[in-house]
Amino acid sequence: MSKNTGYEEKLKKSGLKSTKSRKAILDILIKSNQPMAAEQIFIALKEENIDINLSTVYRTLESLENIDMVTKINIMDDDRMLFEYNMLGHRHYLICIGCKKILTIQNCPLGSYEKELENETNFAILGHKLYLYGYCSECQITQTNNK
Amino acid sequence: MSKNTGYEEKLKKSGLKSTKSRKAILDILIKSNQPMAAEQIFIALKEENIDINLSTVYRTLESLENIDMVTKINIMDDDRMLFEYNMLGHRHYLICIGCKKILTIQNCPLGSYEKELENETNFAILGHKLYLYGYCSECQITQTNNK
DNA sequence: CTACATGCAAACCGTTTGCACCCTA
DNA sequence: TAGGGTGCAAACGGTTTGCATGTAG
Repeated sequence: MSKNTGYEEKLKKSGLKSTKSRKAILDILIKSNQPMAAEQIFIALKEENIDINLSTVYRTLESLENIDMVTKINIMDDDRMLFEYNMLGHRHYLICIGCKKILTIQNCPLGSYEKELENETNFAILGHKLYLYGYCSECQITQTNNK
Repeated sequence: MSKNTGYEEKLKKSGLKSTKSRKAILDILIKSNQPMAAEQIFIALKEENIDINLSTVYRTLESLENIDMVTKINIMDDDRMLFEYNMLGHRHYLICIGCKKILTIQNCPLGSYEKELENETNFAILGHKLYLYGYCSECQITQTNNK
């Protein structure tokens, strides 16, 4: 008897059945408030004693991506995809190179720039991704100590 | 007797031997002026009748990445890494969703924004990645025709 | 009751690695 | 000629898929 957070509706509206797996995975993603790898989600589920097969996690994430409830990204330029709950559609990331923490940034500095670029290039620009990299305050300290 | 484009020097300076493979791969990357997947490079080499093993391509790209002559990125959020010749250090991309063409953008609209964000977040920001997505002029036409 | 969802195991595919041979410096 | 570079084939790891079974609507 989990509290209805509203996404069951959205699932149904999109023609997806509202199953235990889907609700559990959405819960994890929303709670974490961070992009997560499929396996991280899998582990987080296990920690709550929810047993869902890894391939089901992948399939679920794919379904949720298809109905725009989840977005798949590759932030670190490695071979692991990350998945995040698609709350607001538009967001940017500030990533700590040290501890890998990911901050979400809501305000977007690129409003007028897209227009400019459209004129220059004749592209019809639909969106963009912006990732910023650096060291968070804690990791700046650690870094200093190690040197 | 290939013309010396100057990168042989840089190889040596970095302690890497100047081999046929490394020169050929750098040539391809520079010529293409686009981020390329390892296999694309492999194919491009083959088309010039240069036979280099795929794993050598990967190893070469890794070596070149280590000395900052090449950068590895994931633009399309898929499972293929792309590699590009690291000409200027700082650049952004405008990617056509239709034909997958990638334009490189030199000027960066994020100068002051990073400072702002540093103050807000206490991060020490080292850099960022900006990818813009849309349809190029040709693909806008195609799209219209297909609808 | 039926179509969609899931578990399981095997396949897949881009990438990496161990080892023997090759070639640059 | 020594030590890094390369080819080859096998391993690796994240992700996908085929098939039989389970379950939401």
